[in-house]
Amino acid sequence: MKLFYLSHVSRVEYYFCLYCNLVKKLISDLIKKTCENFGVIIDDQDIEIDRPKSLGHGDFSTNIALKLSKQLKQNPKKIAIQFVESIDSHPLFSQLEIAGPGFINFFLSSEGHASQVNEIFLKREFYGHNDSGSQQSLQIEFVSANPTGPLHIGHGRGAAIGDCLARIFSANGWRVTKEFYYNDAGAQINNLALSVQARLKNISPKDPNFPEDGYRGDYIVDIAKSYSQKKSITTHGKIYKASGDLDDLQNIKEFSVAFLRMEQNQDLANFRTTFDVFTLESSFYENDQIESVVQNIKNNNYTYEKENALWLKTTEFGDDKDRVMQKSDGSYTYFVLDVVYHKNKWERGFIRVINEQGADHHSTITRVRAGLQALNIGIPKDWPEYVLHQMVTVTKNNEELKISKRAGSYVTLSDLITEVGCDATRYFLISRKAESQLIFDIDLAKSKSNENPVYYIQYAHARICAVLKQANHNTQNISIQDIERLTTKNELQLIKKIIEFPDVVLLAASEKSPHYVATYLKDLASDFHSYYNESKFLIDDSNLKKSRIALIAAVSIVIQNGLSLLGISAPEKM
RNA sequence: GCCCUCGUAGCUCAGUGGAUAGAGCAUCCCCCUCCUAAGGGGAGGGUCACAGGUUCAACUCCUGUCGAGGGCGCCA
Repeated sequence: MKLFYLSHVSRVEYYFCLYCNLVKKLISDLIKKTCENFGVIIDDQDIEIDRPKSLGHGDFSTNIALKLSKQLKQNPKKIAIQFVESIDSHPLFSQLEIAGPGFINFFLSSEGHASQVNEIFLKREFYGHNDSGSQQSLQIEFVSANPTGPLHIGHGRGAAIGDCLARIFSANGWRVTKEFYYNDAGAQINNLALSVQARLKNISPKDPNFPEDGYRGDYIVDIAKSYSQKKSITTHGKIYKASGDLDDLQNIKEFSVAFLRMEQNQDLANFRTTFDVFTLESSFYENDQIESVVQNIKNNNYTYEKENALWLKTTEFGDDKDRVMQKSDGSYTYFVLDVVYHKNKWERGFIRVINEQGADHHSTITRVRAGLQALNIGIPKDWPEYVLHQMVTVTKNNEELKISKRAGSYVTLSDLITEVGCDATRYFLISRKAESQLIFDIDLAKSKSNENPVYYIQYAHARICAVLKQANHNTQNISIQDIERLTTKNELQLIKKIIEFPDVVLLAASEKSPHYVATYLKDLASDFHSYYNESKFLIDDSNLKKSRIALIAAVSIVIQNGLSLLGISAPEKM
């Protein structure tokens, strides 16, 4: 592989910097050195290097002079002047500028721009990736829907966010395991079996004999039909055969769960979401695992007995009241299972665990962490981490659709994928930050699907592909001379934008927020469309043509990589 | 009552303590003899809920108030 690297940087250093931005490191070093000249020692963490929003403020900026002004008891502008004067001219920068209250703005030279853009051609599908995770183990658990009904739009939001996070953390050098946890034990599964049995016996949901807490959706009828037809279901490597026997509740239960798990997996696969590990709640009932966890906590003196029940002193770990672990009837409360499960995750060696859940699970966080702390086995206080997404409200004909599984009125993920499409649904569900409640307008998504921003991004990519095809290009790099020919505002803006991409990948991981990628791509597409309307590419001036083709070829790589982080396709034609 | 999240343009939403607060939709006006008009350019539209505080600097952090949603079980 041909390596492009900066003339004044060694190859070793280049590799070292694969995970961080070379120019940022350079600026950081320059600042540090200058600080030392002033007799100020500064930590790397305290050096902030930003990407200014506006083109007029350069490619990088630092607020160091503003931060030091108090300590040095000097006007920030004066400090900035001293900084700029003491930084030697460098081939990567064309100019340093002091702006506003005392920002120092760095403008890359043509050489600087060429080196940054060439990273794109060098790394191709890996451009933007970094190794900040050092290949450590990270697990992300998401969706984890109960096998009691089809997945709805809320699960879709969890699936989209979780899957995108997994892709983003992989790109940041983490070894990611995607996991799905099934609550396949407990009352809700019995309810499912009873509901299917009732349908098998032709008891309608309106009938008073229908189970009170039963599931009333039409999908129960489908399960009953398959069961009575004695069908077999193969899922997760096992075959589940329906006996057709109306009174064999155990068989009905197993078949129904298998049926729904298979259906959920199909929906998720259609949503381009797959999992590495499926864990069943029922597996923790084996081998006295629960008892042993409870005993450990008891031994650590974090429990007491009151009113015939065993309580965990969760208040010692920040809860507002203590919680029951073992009920007076001897059975365990639900969060104990969660503690057992998370102890299991810890023992599997995950340095980090991220649980992506609906915000209604908020209250479990304190209890699970408290239970893990009470085990006293060295688990960090803030482990596991959580990403909680707020509810999705669905509107149709300007009316809110209530999502109620029991009542059976329902917007399924499957419906959405069919009506809106996988790409658009994924984009819509991750384009807003998880903490925002969001409104999914079915009519808008269906009838005006062309107005969905995802098409705007994909269209930019398709347009580039069309030009590249006609140009019959084979762009492998961009030269300094190429860069020097790109002088319009739109061209400079595009260059600035594409070389920011690695920062966006880092940010999306550190904030656990895929929507940064979505927002970035929309902005990048916008910059491209402006450029496309302003400039022509298939032109007679072969040098200029080469420059422009190289630029948009780089843009297309960045769009592909960005969409790939979101699990969205980058079609070459639209 | 307690806990969590949110409150930014008519609507849906972005905005990493930083420079003139942005986008899409909606309204109005322009732009295809030309590489994909699913596009571009422009206009109008803002008390960043409100009040204090911290800071060189606050939409952003802290406190309080108001409003919206969710959660607070010996349910799972």
